[in-house]
Amino acid sequence: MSKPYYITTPIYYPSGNPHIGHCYTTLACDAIARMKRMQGYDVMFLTGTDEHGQKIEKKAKEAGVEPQKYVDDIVARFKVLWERMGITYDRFIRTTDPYHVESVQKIFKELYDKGYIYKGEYAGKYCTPCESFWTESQLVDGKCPDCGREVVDAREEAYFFKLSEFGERLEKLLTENPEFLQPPSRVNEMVNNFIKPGLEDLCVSRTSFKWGVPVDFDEGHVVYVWIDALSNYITALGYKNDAYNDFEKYWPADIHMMAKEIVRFHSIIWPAMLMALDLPLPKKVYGHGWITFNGAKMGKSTGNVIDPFILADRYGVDAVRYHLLREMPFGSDCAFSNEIMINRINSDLANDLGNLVSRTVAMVLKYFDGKLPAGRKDDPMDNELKQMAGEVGKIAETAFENCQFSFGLSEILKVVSRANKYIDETAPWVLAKDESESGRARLAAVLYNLLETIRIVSVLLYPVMPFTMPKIWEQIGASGDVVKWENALKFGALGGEIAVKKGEVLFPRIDLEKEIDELNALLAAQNPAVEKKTEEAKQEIVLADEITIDDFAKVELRVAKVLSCEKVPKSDKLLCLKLDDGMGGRQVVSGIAEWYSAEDLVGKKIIVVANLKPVKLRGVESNGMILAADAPDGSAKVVFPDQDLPCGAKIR
RNA sequence: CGCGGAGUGGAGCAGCUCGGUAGCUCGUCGGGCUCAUAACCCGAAGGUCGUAGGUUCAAAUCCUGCCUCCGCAACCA
Repeated sequence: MSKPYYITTPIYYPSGNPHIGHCYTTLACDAIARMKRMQGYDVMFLTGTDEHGQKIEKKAKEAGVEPQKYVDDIVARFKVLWERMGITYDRFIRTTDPYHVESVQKIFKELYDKGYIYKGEYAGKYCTPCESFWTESQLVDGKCPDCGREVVDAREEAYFFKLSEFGERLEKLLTENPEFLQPPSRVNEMVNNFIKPGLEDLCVSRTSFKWGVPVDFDEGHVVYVWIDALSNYITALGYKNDAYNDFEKYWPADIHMMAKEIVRFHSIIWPAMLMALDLPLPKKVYGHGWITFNGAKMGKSTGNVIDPFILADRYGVDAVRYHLLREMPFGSDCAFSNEIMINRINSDLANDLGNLVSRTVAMVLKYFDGKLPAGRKDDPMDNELKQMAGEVGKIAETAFENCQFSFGLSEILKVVSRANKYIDETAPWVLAKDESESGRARLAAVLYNLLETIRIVSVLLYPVMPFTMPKIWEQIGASGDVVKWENALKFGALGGEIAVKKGEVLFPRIDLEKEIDELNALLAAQNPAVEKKTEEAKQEIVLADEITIDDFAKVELRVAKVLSCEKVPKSDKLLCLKLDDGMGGRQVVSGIAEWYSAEDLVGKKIIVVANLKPVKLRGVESNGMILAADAPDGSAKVVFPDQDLPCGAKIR
């Protein structure tokens, strides 16, 4: 009976196409899953999609299709990407799968029956046209983030999960089990920011949208994201359903892998849910960093997505897999650019690894006609290489197990470098001139040590580069047991006579300048598409509801002159303006400090909404609002009227 | 004083827990080799380790103040 190993990615939200960030998480899991399988574990690698919620409902409506159809299409794209990236997931869960829905209902009911879920009232901001509730912090400009219209205070009946009861136990879990949440720096973040200030009960149902798992004992309610999404890790194993039957076998999970922004849900809400259900907790939650691009988080919202398909087509799947895992340091963010990636591929994979294989195989072919004999003569100068190659397996194994891919891969590449150096030290082309038996045996030993080193590193690299490593094995005549993981932990497994074969170039060198030019051309070719997108966006602009002239008359717009202007203390975006409004002056606070300074504005005339209800912003009173327009770059441009207009002039 | 991270040769980073010769990758320059994917190997130049103090025989490393940058939170009436 082999030991079980359960590893999960988060379930992704299919509101848009998968991007390279999704790839990273999933690749990391795939590498671990592949290694664990090689080690003989019975691996369950789960991934999937979180398909419910208001946002999907809305996107589907915009696209004019049923939500199910909408998510089906995107889920298909996720699956194509995983296929392309060589992801070997064992199970793919969709929260719309009937068995999952059934389980979620049962879990919800159980928590309710146990008293962990109770009915209460949810108070928030409500956008009537969108039929959506928003929290204060979700609002954009105090308005609905989706449609930009006004929101009103509203309440709705909702179910709550008693998260507040678990604070103490969660704090203990996080602080007393350093292994649970990795990397450790996240522990302080969670404890200081969320647990210590006190956990609030969590709203776990909604009545404002329909696209979700219905609460089966209270019509009109659907289960809100937390219980629906997080429970996938157990429903996918058959918890409270009959679709699968391996909950006992695989739970608790060995590791939940994810990007850092959702660590909070997995290290607080999810354990609390499991505690409430009396289930064992996962062994490890790992929050990796982000792939950043020009300092911004990689993602669809920033528009700087690097298409994983294009990368895979241009550089090869294995190169992309290697680069992502090599470049992301343990627990930190990593910067992505095509240049960094190409340099990495060239130096590590083409120059060091690929070339090592190429030159070694070439020498066996040239000096031994492709068949390396068993008779070999060792020399003390071989020891360092042999020792490094013999020890790297354990180092890499430990590193990968702890998600330190970058470290593990760099250790493996050190051995590759050492092997290249070894070729220089031993100079086989000099040894080849010695035709004596001992000379031949010495040359054979040198080439054997190289082949053996290549065998070890290629086995260790297999979980990361599963397509290319078998090609190496074919070239160096390794197959069967010698490419098993356990045999990568020791030097000398390759036996007897070894037959090598010249193969294709494993990692072609990329001409950096040429490649960058081509990428630019590619981007230029995509530009029309980008323009088209902005056009589409223009069509998507939703105008606010029609108003009458009377409504407009309610808004009192006046010309005013900026007398003075200073930044509101402790704020990033707020400017406090003193205005001459022709009515005795007033003070207005405006969120334009990022784009305007005092000298840009003092003395200028602007337009102010004069009859807006006063509010305090950052403790400073604001009587009105300056008119400004959104620029395409995201900044705001103040509207300047004709400078000859007198202060106080009414605009109509 | 909202929470947290970071400031180390041209670039990107390690080292800091547990003080004692400042290290790696890329780039630059010089040399070597010819088995190899214009690759590989060796050497050199280049750093007052953000800043000002303190502790110590000794500080990149420990302590204090300050500056700068980046996330998150707040903030765009």
